[in-house]
Amino acid sequence: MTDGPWLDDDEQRAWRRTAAVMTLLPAALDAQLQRDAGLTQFSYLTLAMLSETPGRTLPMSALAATVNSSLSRLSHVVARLEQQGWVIREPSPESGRVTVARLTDAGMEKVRETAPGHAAEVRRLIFDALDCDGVESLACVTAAILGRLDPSGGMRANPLSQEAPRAGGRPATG
Amino acid sequence: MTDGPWLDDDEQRAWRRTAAVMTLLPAALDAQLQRDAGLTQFSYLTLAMLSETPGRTLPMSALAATVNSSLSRLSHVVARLEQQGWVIREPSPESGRVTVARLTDAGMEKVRETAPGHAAEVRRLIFDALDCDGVESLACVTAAILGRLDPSGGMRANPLSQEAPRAGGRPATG
DNA sequence: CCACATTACTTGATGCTTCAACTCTTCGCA
DNA sequence: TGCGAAGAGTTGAAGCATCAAGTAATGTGG
Repeated sequence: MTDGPWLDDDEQRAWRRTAAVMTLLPAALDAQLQRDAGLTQFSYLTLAMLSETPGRTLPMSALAATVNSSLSRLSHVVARLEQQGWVIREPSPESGRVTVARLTDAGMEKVRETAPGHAAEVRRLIFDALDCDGVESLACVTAAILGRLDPSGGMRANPLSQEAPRAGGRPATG
Repeated sequence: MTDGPWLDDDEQRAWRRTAAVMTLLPAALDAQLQRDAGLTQFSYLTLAMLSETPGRTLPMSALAATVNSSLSRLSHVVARLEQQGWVIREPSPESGRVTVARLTDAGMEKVRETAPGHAAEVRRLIFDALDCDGVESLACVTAAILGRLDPSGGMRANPLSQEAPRAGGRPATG
């Protein structure tokens, strides 16, 4: 059943649906964020991850790992966010080759404005379509695939093991 | 439990993993196709869908629906595929405003060359990480989400209902 | 203590995607 | 029949992602 390169019928069906979701879901979420906040999913995630970090500050490479991106991509995006006044970059006092990105007050405000609408859309498109078992299945399936995509776990916003409870305050749902 | 815009902890965890998969999985599949065949996932899918159509021919708008894309995106991509000699466009004899895309023999050969490696990568990254229940969960979860993303079902490579058995020959795993 | 590799990050070019605007054809209907 | 609306597709510009190459700082072996 799992011995060749080919997929059996069940797998084929599951894969095509997965491919369709991979196409349509990011597009739908981007559309909501673009319309309501003028942000891409990626730039929102970048702001959201900073907003949840104590001190609202992270080195570029740590931030890149958190949002699953290359440093190059992040650098371009942070440059745009910086122009909007939502983030500033400054050299780290601790190491001369590190640049830290800091979320400004305006950036924090932007996240606060944007988070509820985005969370509602995630809920509408994903969780409202699933019952409780579905949530577990989704977590389980994605965890398994994530293990294949990034075995080292270095580049991954969230570990596969249980997470520590988040510190007080609502997370930004990035 | 599902009464506000916010996500509870289980949902938050499930969503962040989903987001990570949505980021990393297309990138991984694109990387394999780019390396081994010089194709994007989308251009491969376009060729693959044509290869499974009787006559290897589809109107642009039907093809767009099949690969879940806008007509504009498809038009640009088919223009590139046409330059490579894998597809040709011709006016439909049936209606003056329809253009049909036809997979050439070279295009068919390209699909045949490319399909096994791509299928193997899909298997490696997804199905080898899942047991049989996982395949069902994946199909079920993605079907539910797909229902939200595209309730009309117009733009969707595969219906949510059972599929008819495919005609003879291996599908191209697009 | 000096060369060399490595780490951290930026930049510019290239290519793909999206968006808006456009053409051309067909349909509806008076 | 003829005019407006809707459908099918293309095109060009703008934005975002990726890739390769670059700079600058910091470790590391001799």
